[in-house]
Amino acid sequence: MSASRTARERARAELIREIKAAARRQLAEVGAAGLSLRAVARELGMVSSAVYRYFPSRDDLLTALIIEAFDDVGAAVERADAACPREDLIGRWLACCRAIRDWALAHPHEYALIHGTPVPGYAAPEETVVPASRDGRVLAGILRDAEAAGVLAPPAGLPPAPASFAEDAARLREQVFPPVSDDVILRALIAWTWVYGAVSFELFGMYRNVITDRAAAFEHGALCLARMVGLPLPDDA
Amino acid sequence: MSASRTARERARAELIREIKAAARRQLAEVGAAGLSLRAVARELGMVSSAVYRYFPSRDDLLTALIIEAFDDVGAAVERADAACPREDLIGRWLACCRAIRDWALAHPHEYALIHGTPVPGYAAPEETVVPASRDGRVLAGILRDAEAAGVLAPPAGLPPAPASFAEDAARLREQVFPPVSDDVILRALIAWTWVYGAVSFELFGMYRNVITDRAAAFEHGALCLARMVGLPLPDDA
DNA sequence: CTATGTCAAGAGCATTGCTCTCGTTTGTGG
DNA sequence: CCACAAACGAGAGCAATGCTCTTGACATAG
Repeated sequence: MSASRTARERARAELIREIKAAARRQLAEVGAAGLSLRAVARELGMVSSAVYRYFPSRDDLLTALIIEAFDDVGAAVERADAACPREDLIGRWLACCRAIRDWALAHPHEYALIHGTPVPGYAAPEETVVPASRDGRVLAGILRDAEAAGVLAPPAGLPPAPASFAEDAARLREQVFPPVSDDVILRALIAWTWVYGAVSFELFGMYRNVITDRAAAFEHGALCLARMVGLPLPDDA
Repeated sequence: MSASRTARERARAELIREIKAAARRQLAEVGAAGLSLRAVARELGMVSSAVYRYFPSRDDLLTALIIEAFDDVGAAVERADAACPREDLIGRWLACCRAIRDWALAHPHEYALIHGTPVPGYAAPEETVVPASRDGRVLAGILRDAEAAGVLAPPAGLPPAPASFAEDAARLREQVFPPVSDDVILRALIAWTWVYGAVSFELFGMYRNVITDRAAAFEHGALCLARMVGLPLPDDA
């Protein structure tokens, strides 16, 4: 019942796609703050008020783009993971991290849209929450395989996860994470946080005059954090 | 020659201060994207064109606010560090991390201004680079004291810093860091990156439905990263 | 005292997001 | 088959915005 209803519905779906495509093009050029509904309408040869039939406000258009962006980076991570041999856990981890960074460098404005300042005053709506977790699921999948292979060896010498994290850990374990300890789950979140922190720092210019070879430094950090989570390093010290 | 020149200059400096103050108030309310030069002018009882005598463009006002914000968080970190006993290295580290997070939670819009999307298309100008490093200097100071006390013990089992980082490390060692290994410097940068990544994730809503007790999780992460850098943990495992 | 440069004020331009009202087109139920 | 309602594109219009330009008042320097 969803495919090809009336001609009107098909036209509508098509137009929504075109509007989003034009908006993405413009987003890539001028950034989120400069995205103009009127300009999008102009590019499509329609009048501005017509666009409002499809997106009730500029923020709704932005939200659609946010969801697409989350989905896009999620897909990139999934592809990167799938391209690795399943048993090369650290290779998969690095590939995923690299995929995030590469995607961000290739789509800086879209990255800024999803990990920079939430636009004007608004809070990211609920519907962005699911696509936002695609990358996390992939990362958790690597941990799952590591656990299944019995090679998950989180280093000692670190403090235990706070007791207040137990409930979160239980829920996450049920949803995405393998049956590993609270410590590992929290460390995985810490590593996930770092990846995006590093990408944001690089993209927003915080590494200027600090780190030159950012790709190598990123790789190094990703490796260190993977070790902290418990993934086995390749071979060398 | 800088203090109290002509009445005109004094009036000018005073007005610049007032404009910035009004802009900060407005920034705290409506965020960077909603900051309006005209509204600032209204609040001050002047006409919009008059403000342009003091800030040639809206972005220049924003830049001034960015510098102030960097300075503000830098000062907060310095205060937090100074309030700790010098020999309590891990306590100082945690206090600094906490200061960053607390400042960000108290000034979300200003934090978003300096660590979120750089406004429209523009790249943060050079003059923001010095104030942006105040917090880093404090963190590096802790490492310096740890090194001097001979308690800096970076854990083994992690990969060495990439060779391409050597030049950066040398420069940083000269500028802010104590004479420690490239590995420690890079790990410190990784930890520094994480702190802001975690604050950004928390502030921008990425921990929704993921981490509940964010303060405790942040503390835990800061501790783990401190350990990775080489700071000695209090006592327990 | 005069001349120069600074200043606030106002009008004005182009642009934006968004609303409202028109006819027109399209799909559907009688 | 046809009439009615919903969806639609177009256009005008409103309240804002950033920014420019001109005008006239003022203070300061010579």
